[in-house]
Amino acid sequence: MWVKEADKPITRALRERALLWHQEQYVHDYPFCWRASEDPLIQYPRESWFIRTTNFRDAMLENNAKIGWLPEHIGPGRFGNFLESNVDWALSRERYWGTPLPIWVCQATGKMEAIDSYEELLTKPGVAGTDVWSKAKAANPSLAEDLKVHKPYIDAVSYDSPFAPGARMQRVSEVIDCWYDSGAMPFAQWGYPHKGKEQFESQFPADFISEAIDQTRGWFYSQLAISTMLFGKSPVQSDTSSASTSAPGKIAALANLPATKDSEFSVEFPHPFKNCIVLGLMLAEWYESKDGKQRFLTEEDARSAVGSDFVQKTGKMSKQLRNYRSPQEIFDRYGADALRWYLFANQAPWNSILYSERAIRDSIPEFMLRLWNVFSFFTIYAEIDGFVGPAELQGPVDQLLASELAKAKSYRPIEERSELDRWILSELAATCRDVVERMDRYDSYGACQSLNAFVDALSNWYVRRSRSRYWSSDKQSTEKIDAYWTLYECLLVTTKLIAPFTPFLSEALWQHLAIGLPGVRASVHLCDYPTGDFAQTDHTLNERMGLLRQIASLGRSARMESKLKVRQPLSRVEVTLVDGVHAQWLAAHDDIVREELNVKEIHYTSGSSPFVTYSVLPNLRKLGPRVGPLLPKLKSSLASVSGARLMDEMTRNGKIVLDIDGKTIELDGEDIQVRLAAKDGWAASQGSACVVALNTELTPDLIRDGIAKDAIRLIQDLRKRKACNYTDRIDLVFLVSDPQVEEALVTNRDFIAGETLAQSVTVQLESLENITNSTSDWESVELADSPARLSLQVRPVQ
RNA sequence: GCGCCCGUAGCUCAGUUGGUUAGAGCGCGUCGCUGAUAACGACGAGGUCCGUGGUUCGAAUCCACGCGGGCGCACCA
Repeated sequence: MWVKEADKPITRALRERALLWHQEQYVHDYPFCWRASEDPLIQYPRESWFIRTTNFRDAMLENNAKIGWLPEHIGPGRFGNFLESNVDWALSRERYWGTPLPIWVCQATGKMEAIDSYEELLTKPGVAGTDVWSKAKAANPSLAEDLKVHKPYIDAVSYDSPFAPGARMQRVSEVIDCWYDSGAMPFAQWGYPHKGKEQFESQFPADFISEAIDQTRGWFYSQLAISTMLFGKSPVQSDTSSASTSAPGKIAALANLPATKDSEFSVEFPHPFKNCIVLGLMLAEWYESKDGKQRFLTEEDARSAVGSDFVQKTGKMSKQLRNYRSPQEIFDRYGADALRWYLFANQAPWNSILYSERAIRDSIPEFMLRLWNVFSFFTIYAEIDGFVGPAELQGPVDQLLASELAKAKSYRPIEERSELDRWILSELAATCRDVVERMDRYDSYGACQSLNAFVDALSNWYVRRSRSRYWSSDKQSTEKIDAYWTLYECLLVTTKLIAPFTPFLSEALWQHLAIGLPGVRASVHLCDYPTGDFAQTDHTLNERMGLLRQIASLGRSARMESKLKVRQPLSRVEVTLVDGVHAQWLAAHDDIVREELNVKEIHYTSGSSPFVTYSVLPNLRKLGPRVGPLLPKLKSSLASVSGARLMDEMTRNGKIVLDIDGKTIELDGEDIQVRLAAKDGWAASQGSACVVALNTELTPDLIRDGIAKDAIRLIQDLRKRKACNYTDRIDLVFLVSDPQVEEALVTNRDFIAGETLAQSVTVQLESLENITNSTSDWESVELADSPARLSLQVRPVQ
């Protein structure tokens, strides 16, 4: 009778014998066959071979304590707990495929022998049965030689028993748990100890391994267990050491051999890996109709099939449900790098991560596409200007280090280049150091954040602020050549930096930037990893440029709030700094901010200013330990006095004296923090380091300049729509009805022509009717809210 | 049942030894830029940091309990 059908007869029998005390249904988890999921499994005891790992528990714990686990809690936590409650390793499997257990049993006495190798087996007296293999091999010569130690051939090999005359030794039927094979990887990969001794000893233990958390009891344990048993300290002596040849229970003392038996090689803990990065599990994201009957991989598919009648689901990936997109499709559609970057750059690796098509796709623009855009900007203008970079060099190159590039004739030392160039190279060097440092700590997530911040700085500040240099007409100007060399070097080093993260993008960039040069390394993956030794990190410059970026950002925010578009020039910006230490430098570099914010003038102050209010706050981190419970009162006491007065007191006396509950408390400069806030009524924005206030008054001059800028934008837009080449020269004719517009265009004629590569700019004043009713195919545009017409003719190339 | 981990914006996630106004990307909204352009930028809305209690001058962060989820608990790789 099938076991599952026995429940009823058993119950009945118990009841008949009056032994049934209580009967109920109890819902619980139950194992089912992982292949035929309808088949319930039953468990019952079988005889089995074990390794007495419990003898090594303390050694394994000691070894474990030396391993660098990421995240740290795995070591003492999940893995440590597992080791503490270690039970003997059930080694044997009753299967066909697997490494045969090398134990031969005497058919008469049941005594056993472990055989070291196939060679040893062949030396045994009266060995027989090897012909099964040789016949099979003769019949099928393509059989791999290794198979001779496997089933069924090995099972045919027997020999004379040393325990009983006339008896034969026959192999046991079991194979070894394949986790044993996995755990033997550090040794078996070199064939150690039979061969590969040198390779093994030079590479053992591994710096790090990585797998997901489900391997705690798998690969992580099997490696640690086997390695500790081989190279660990001597085990606790087992009280059953004589059990090695007793058949009942089959508790073989495979592990009772002295730990260093055949090995003169010994190592300190930890081994066989020094660090282990434990990854989270990958979860699926899919969409289901509300009745649960239909499944979709994208929101779009779900919507087009069932309207809004669906729900988003996340959970385990399942082959049966097929609730994930095939990796091959992801590779084909978005590239393997998109998936890699998504996995690296989106969270700490030990968290579980959603394998989400949408999330993978969305991770592309911020980093990879932005970097590619910078590269494409570089190539467009380098080609126009004929910048060849390292192709200038005479003779072969190697991996294009700064020291090699420096030999090019037009390459100038970094110190001689502009501040912006020195800044981005300083940021690049800092990024190299940061990435290396983070990778040394196995912090790939932090490394990616660092890379992302650099590419952002490169794209949204360096290239943006350098554009005029690339566009200038003097192809050989030092500034322009410097700009190309700087950007080239940034791209080159970034290419090397991203190689481990996005290897295909990296290689594609390398092929464009470097390949073709004589002697150059054929792949970026053959280059050394950048350490940032080509430049100093200038922390002061980085800080100052950061401040400049913040001022620009606050200025844009203030414009936004006052609804003043950046194209409308303004006369003046007031910047009030919390700390005046960089004021002079900022003032000397205000051309960048003037252009960025489109203002004529910038004024920096760090003292009192009509645009801001000050507040003085306690430095909690410093004062907390000192004043403790008085802190709340100190806080409100500071808040009740005007910030300006407190600051005066601080400048006059170098300290602020407060009376709290009859106690006198002195605060020095370190004990307080000054905060600025923009006063109401100004077009101003506040940040952590400064307040930026705009003068919003528009003079006729400013309005005219604004109109000219509008006109330039319209022309550039038209150039693009007419598919002009970047270098095409054009002729322009404006028909306008508003005299103010006419004046603005005429006054700024040279400016407009220069910005748009126009050879001529003609402006005609017409009646409004003529403009509105004109049947010409000229472009209809609007300038200063008044209709106008624009004609753009491309000049033939001469 | 036992153990470990997680719970922060609509979504996916950061958040250093407890410290002042909790951040990013995406999505959404508004606007800008326009010689990188089927690209890019800025700004904004949106948060009882799962809950309750505790420690502390101060808790997203530390402790306890609870709730929800994930994983493991030895022959499934």
